[in-house]
Amino acid sequence: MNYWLVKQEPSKYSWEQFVQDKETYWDGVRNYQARNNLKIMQKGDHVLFYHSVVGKEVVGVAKVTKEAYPDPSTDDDRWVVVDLKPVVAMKNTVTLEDIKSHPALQSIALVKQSRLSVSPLTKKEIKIILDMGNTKIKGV
DNA sequence: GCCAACGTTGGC
DNA sequence: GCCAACGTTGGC
Repeated sequence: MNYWLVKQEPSKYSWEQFVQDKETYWDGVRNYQARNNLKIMQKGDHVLFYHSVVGKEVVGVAKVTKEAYPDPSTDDDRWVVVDLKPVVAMKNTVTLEDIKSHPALQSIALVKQSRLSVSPLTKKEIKIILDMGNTKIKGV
């Protein structure tokens, strides 16, 4: 079981929209490193949903419901998507500032590599973020 | 809105 | 294969 963090600008696709949709395929990834992360996601993996640019905070938790398959939004076969569905909204959102101020979260990609849109988290890291958000999910 | 950081492209 | 030029992302 792995843990991830995905980023999206709420003006493009917000958590609220995601919840309304009930399920979505995570398309538009055009970066090899992010793509490679998508490819190793497994069904049932938990994924934090982060709002970039506007808000700059972790807003909810999603779950992988379908592993990587070719991106239906392009003919280019280099790119893949996964299916995600919302699990729970964060009770308290966790801002970038909160994350940056926590000593154990200094090395996560969100901080060090702010442009990477799909990045891995360790169990310890996701636990800290969930704790800060006063949110609990099964198995973490 | 600016700009630094990063990835990609293309000329050589 | 190097590297300058360019485009994009995202924090500020």
